[in-house]
Amino acid sequence: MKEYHIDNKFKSSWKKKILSWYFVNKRDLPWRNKENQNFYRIWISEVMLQQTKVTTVIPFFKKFIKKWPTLDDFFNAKLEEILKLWEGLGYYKRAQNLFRAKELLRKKKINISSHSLKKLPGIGEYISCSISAILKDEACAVIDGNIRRILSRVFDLNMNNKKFNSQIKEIATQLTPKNNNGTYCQSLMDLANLICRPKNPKCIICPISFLCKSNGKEIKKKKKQQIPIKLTVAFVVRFENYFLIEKTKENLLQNLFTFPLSEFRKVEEKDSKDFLIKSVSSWMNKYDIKTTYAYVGEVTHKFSHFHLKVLIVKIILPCKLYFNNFEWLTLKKLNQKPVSSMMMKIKNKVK
DNA sequence: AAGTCGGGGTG
DNA sequence: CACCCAGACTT
Repeated sequence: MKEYHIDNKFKSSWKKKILSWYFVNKRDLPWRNKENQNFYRIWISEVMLQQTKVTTVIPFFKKFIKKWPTLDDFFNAKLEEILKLWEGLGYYKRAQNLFRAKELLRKKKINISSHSLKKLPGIGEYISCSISAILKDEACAVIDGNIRRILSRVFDLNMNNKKFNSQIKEIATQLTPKNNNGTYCQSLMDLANLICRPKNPKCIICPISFLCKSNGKEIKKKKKQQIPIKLTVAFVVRFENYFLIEKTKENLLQNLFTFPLSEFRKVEEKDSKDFLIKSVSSWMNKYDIKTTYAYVGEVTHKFSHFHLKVLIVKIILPCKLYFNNFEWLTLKKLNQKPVSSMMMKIKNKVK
């Protein structure tokens, strides 16, 4: 049972206006060079662009393509090299999924279709359709945050409605053109970025404003939940020129290198000093460290679902104790390892 | 359906 | 400060 039926007149007007707008206003992006637009480059760009702004991605994309110009080159990449290039970009699972996916592709080629691509790790509903549309003009409904925003404005949809996702899917499917879907979906991306922006949309110069039900009206958002603030202690343990470093095993920042951290915990502001003292003494007891420590300062870091306040403690050891699961690295060696932005902040604070 | 995964730019 | 970004994956 269709809730929406979009007539042919709307469809043809919609497509015509959007494509002609794109012809004039399209952005010049590094992964859009027609002459070398291929699966590999589109794939890397789409993965990098996940939850990440175009302006952030561009330098990372260029660096990536310079290091591994083709898929064949990328086949030789090590996970740690990919993570090193990825450092600072965030959502590091993406780098690991790229690694897993290219290992699969190295063994077995797959054809480019939304159905096949979805089997690769890190490629889901959106990216599989996007790649297949751009490279093969497959007429699949490409739906991302941009397109979702445009359609919810044009059809005045309520994001809090339980049926929101199915409504979007239905509308997007009907609007997907049989031909030129690749150009069409990229047009929508640019329109969303340049005109139909999240805040202050430029409805005055929008080519499809005459088709839009909610001219510039604010989109109703789900009510935000409080983001918790957690506390941890970072242990900068030094012996001569060596620092005690571990490789993260948690899901968060997995496989990146870090100073040892205490458990993350929600702590009232007034209890933070208490938390520091207890965490430090318990950690030093665990590893049987008898020396004194110095409080260096703190850095704060934002993750998507909580904020972290890192209390930094410096410990200088008179001899190289053995620690399970840790390794001793000079600063020079450490700089060659992949680390998170949080780790960079801590490093800079210690210097 | 909700939670987990980064981090920086913007209003 | 809050909000957002070319989402995927797990539970």
